[in-house]
Amino acid sequence: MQQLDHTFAALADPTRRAILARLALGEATVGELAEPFDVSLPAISKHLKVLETADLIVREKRAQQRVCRLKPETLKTASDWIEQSRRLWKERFDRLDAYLRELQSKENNDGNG
Amino acid sequence: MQQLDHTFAALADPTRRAILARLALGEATVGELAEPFDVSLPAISKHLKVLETADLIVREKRAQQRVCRLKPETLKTASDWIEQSRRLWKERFDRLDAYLRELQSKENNDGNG
DNA sequence: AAGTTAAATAACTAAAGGGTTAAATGCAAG
DNA sequence: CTTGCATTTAACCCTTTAGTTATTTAACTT
Repeated sequence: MQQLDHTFAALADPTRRAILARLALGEATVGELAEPFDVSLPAISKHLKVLETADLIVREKRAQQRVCRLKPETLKTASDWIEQSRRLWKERFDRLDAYLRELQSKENNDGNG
Repeated sequence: MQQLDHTFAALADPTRRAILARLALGEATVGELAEPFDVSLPAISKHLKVLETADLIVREKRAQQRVCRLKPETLKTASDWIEQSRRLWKERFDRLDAYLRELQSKENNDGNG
C-alpha cells in the first residue's frame, strides 16, 4: 500500500512527529507549530506539506493564517498495519508454544524418567 | 526518540514491510526472503541491515545461512507512539464535544425557543 | 492604495536512500 | 585444500530529502 509508504516516511522525522504530537493536543497555525523549532519557516512549511501529502493533517485557511489539524484516521491505518504483523507473530508463537508443550508431555509419558 | 526514526524509516519501504510480513509467519533465511522479489540479493541484504539496525529483526548464523526473525517488541514501541497521539486527540475531541453539548443545553434553557 | 503579516514557492546545496555489478568473506563438503 | 554455496561489502549511479536564503502570494490594516 503506497499510502503506508507516505505515512511511515512522514513519521520517520522527529520534527514531524513533534508537530503531530503538538497537533494531538489541538489545532494550531503554521507559526505556532514552527515556534519551538530551531529551523526556518520554509522548512516547517515543507514538513507540513509532507504531513498533508501523507494525509496525516489537513490545512485550512483562516484569514491570513493556515490552521492545521490532525487526521487520526490515517494514524489508525498505520497502527493497524503494525498490529496485524504483531498479531500474526503472536499466533505463530502461541502455536509453537503449544506444540512444544505437547512434545514435552509425550516425553514424560514415554518412560523417559 | 531516535529509535523511532529508524523504526518508521524502516517501515516506510514496501519491500521491507513485505519482508516483515513474511517474518511474522515465521523465521526465514536471506535467500528465502529474497525469493519473491525482483531485485538483486545485495539489495535485499541492505534492506535486512536497515531492519536490523532499526531493531525490527535479528539475524542468526546457522551453517552458511543467516536466519532472520522478527522482533515484535520494536513494532510495539512504534505502535504505542501512534496510539498515544490518537488517544490524546480523542480525549481532546471528547472534551470539545462535551463542551459543545453543554453550550447547547444552556441555550435551550435560556428561553431561546 | 500602501504597508504589514502569515505562509508558500523557487532555486540551490549537501546528505541519504535504493538500486546496480563485481569482488570478498565464511563455512561445508568432496 | 579446493570447490561451491549463501551472504556481505565495495564502489558506483541516480533520485529524493531536508535544509538554506530570497522572492512571491494572499489577506488583513491603516
